[in-house]
Amino acid sequence: MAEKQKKQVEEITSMEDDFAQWYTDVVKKAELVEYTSVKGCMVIRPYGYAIWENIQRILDGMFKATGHENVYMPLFIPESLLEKEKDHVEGFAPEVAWVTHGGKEPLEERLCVRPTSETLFCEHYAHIVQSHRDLPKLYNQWVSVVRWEKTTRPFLRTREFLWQEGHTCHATAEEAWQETRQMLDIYARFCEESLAIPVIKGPKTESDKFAGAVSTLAIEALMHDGKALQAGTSHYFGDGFAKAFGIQYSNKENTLTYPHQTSWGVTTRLIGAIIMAHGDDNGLVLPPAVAPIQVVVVPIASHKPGVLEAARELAGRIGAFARVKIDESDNSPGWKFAQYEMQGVPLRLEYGPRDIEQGQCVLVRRDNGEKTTVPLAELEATIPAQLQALHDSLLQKAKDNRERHTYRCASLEEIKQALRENGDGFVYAMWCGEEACEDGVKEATGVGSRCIPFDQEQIADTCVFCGKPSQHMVCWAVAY
RNA sequence: CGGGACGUGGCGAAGUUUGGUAUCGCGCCUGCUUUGGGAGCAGGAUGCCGCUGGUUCGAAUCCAGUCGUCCCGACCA
Repeated sequence: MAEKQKKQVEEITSMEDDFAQWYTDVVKKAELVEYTSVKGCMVIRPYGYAIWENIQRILDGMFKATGHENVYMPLFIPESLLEKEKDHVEGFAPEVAWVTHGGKEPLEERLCVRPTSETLFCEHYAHIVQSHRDLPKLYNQWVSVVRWEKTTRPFLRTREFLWQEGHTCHATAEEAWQETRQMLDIYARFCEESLAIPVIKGPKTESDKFAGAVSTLAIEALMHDGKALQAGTSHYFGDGFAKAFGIQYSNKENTLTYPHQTSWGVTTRLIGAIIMAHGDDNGLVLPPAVAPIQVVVVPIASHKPGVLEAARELAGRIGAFARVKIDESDNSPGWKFAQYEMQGVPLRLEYGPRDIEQGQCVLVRRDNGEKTTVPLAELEATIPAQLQALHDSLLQKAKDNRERHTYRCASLEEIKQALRENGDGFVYAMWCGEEACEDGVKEATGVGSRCIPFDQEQIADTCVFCGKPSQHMVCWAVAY
């Protein structure tokens, strides 16, 4: 958690008192979300949606830069199509929503509202892939999907959620595997560079894989309350889906061959990650790269002649290089300060008669409350530098917090003790590879396997549960 | 889906035990005064008491059902 800062917003429950309530307060008070009359379906309000638009814009650029194209697949999947891949349908069946009627007429075959679109992409690839010259296919779509979750929470688990799903089709296993790794790296880079959230990369264990995948890679982030949040996944399918859906191409030797596939996705859950990774008792703290407003200008004594005009001119100048808003409402300055802090705006500029006279403005940073006086001549240099400094500081704080809450343990006792003494966090401990031991650790300590980090450490030589020789170091945690 | 708590103007609550005129604070509107950390005064508006049904002369209050929210489990991006 961030160093103690005076709590200035009274309407938000403090994190320490009740983290879950704090989260709910923030999403409501920062005007990200409004509930609707359908459970698990939320209105994403303009301020919240603008964060998503920024996430989309940056990620979409990264996808395009690596050769991907956007497409659109239908919302509905016929039951027979969904059932073609056995593991896949078993994984998703419990949470699909069904369309059974068109008007008053029952449908001949019921249609599922997509929970994910592997089946549709596969059907499509079966139609358009004939030759090795047709490969690879590097497709992505930005859509919403529906999963009929039992418990729901804004951004973290909703019944309908926005995401992007990439689906690619490659001639060789090697190439598909490279793609799987590449997209995971893009997600990890995006989290660090744009969201200031450090992540752990690695494969999921067998029991935790995506339904129908050969291998599932994930990025895991640590939240302020010590719980882990899966921030993105990238799956390697091998040729399993191709076989189930009859996708074949003629290779250079003119033999019919099954292609190898991948899929990968991130969701509006990332907004939940931002809230829980950077927020504090005064509300949201947004990383500048995705903040809808990077700089808010608050005119002081704006009724006095010339102040508003000067403030507008200031905002206009800043608009050339940052997303800026000037608040001309007649709310008091104090009200505005609290409001934009709650909404996590990275930088605030106070600008009043005193400043105008002295050719300066007062700049306040959201993350640490630091106030500095900036000569107007230095604005163009100072603001981008401060935005960058704020980003770096958020990332560093998140890394420090993760390090403080990462426990390297050689026994179940050590795990229990670490969690008891330091609270929830990432536990690094060895594992033999047996599912029984994975379950055993969860049963005994409460933490489940999150992933098998690519960056392995040799904590011990034996499985933390059964004592047999260990295969891997696993990252364990209580998860969202 | 199991266990618990809760739905009363936009928000937060009191009233529910023991049925009898719908209450308070904040916010909202109008005007004036204010403006460097959630401004002050005056006047004003806003309620199918979540929804459906039942009991009753009469229901926010009692009963049943249902929808939603939050917490704890199981499931999950």
